[in-house]
Amino acid sequence: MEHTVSLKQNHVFRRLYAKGKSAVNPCLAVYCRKNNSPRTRLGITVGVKVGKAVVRNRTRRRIKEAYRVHEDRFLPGYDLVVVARVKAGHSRYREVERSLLSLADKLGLLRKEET
RNA sequence: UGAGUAAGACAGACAGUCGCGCGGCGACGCCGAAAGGCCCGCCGUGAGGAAAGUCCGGGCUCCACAGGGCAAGGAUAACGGGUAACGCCCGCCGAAGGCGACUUCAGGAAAAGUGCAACAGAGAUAUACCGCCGGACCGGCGCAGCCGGUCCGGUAAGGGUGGAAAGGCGAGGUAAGAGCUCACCCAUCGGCUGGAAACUGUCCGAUGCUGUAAACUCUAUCCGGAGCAACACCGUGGUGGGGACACAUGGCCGGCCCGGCCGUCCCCGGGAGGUGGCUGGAGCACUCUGGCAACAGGGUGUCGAGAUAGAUGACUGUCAAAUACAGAACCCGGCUUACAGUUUUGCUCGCGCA
RNA sequence: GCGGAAGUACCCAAGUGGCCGAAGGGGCUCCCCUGCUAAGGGAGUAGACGUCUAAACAACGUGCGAGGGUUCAAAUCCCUCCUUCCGCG
Repeated sequence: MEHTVSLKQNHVFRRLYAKGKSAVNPCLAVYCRKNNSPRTRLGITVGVKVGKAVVRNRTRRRIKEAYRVHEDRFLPGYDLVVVARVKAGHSRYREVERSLLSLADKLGLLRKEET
C-alpha cells in the first residue's frame, strides 16, 4: 500500500481510544485522528472475543483487504484504528467492506469527488 | 447386497485479475564515506492432521554438581521385544464384553508390617444374641416322664444384617454339630508337562486365607533444575558504581549575600531497540533384504515456511456442492481432545442367486 | 510462546473417604429502635432441579465445573476435558 504504514505501538492505540473521533456499527468500530504527516497509519485490532486464531486472522485480513482496495478514496494524513467487533468474525467480506466505507464516510475521511 | 469391525489415504481442484512474507537474479533512480539500504521487475517458494491441549519423552542452551553411594520427593508396573528415549508402539498371556470379526483393562505384592471398613447386625477378622444339644439345681403336674426357670459347658447346621459372616453341595458321622471323614467342584501354593517368559493342563501333593495398595507401605526400574520470553552479541540518550586528570576559574537558580547544582576521559553494568539462536533433520519419496509385527539395515532420488503486532486474502468462471475441526513461532517422537465430506483394503455376521 | 493456581446454594465461602443438601456469614421475611430512612438489636425461613400434589410439606431420585474410573461407599482419591484468574520480555 503506497501511502500507508502499519501502526504498531500500544501507546498510539491508547491515544486514539482516548482522544480520537470514533464511529461504530455492529460489525466494526473506527477511531481516527490527524497525525501531521503525509502518510496514513493504519492499526487493526481483533480481540479474543471475536473467535479463535483462524477466525481472528481471517477477519484481520479482510479488513486489510477492504482498506487496500479502496485506499485511494481515503484522505491521507490520519492515524486510523479499526476494531473488529464480534459480528465481524462471522460476516462475509462484502459486509465488512460496506461497513468500513460507511463508517469512514461518517467521519469525513473520504474524498468528496468520489462516490 | 445389507449390517458391522479393523487399518489407512485425501482435507477442494483448475484457470484468470489484484495483493502479501521469505530466498535468488537483474537493472534505472534515490540515500550513504563505505558496507549496504529503499524502490522496480522476473523466477522460485509459502501452515496442519491435528499446527490445538501442553499430558509424557528427547535434542539444544544456561545454572548446579563435576567420582560413587544413601536418604527425601516424583514417575512407571503381567511377560517378551522395538526405540535416541518414553507413561509410546508391536507381539503374546490373563480378565471382562460381543453370535462373530474384534474391542477394553493403572493388569506387581494383601502369606513382611501398619491403617481403614460408617450405618445395620449377636458378631467385621474375630463373635454365642436367638436357636440346637448335654449336665447340675429349683418349681409345677395327671410324677422311671413332661413343662417352665436359673447356672455351667458344647456347637457355627438354621435366623436376620451387611459390599463382605470363615470354601460350595451331597453323604457319612454325632448328644447336637463341625473338612471331623469321603466323592465331586472351586481357589491359592509347590512339583511335573509344554513354552524364551508371563502362563498353561482330563496330572500329583499340600492348604482353605474378607476387601482396600487410584491408604501408608514393600519389590523392581528410571529421574539434578529451569526453559528460545533459554542463551550469546551490539547498544543512542539518561543514570548508578569504580579509577585517572583538574581543584579554581567558569556556568545555572537569584537583584545581591548565604545556599544548592554542574567537569573531561577510561572501565564495569545494562531498561528501549537491533542481530544471532532459526531450520538439512532420529528428514521426505520410491525400492530391496531381515522380522508375525513394531522396527532395523542397504540402494536411488530429493530439499518442502522461518515471520517478529506476526506473511495465504479478495473477486470471476467450471466441477452437484465447497461446507468440518482449525493457523507454524526453537526443533523432533508420542499421547489426548475436536472434526463436514469423499475414498481404498482386509475380515465377520446375515439375505439372495449359481 | 512458557510456567502456575482455582472451580461447592444468588454472593463470600468451611468441609480431605461414611450420620453431608452440605457448617458459617452476607442475603430474604417479620418485629424492635426512629418523625422517616440507613446503621444497630432480636426472631424466623427456603436453600438447585425433577417425580408426586390443585398448591405446599413429607418422601424418593439426580446433583459440589463436565465426563469416565478405583472403592461396599467419592465434594474428597486417580485420569481426560471445559471455564476463569495470576506470573514471565
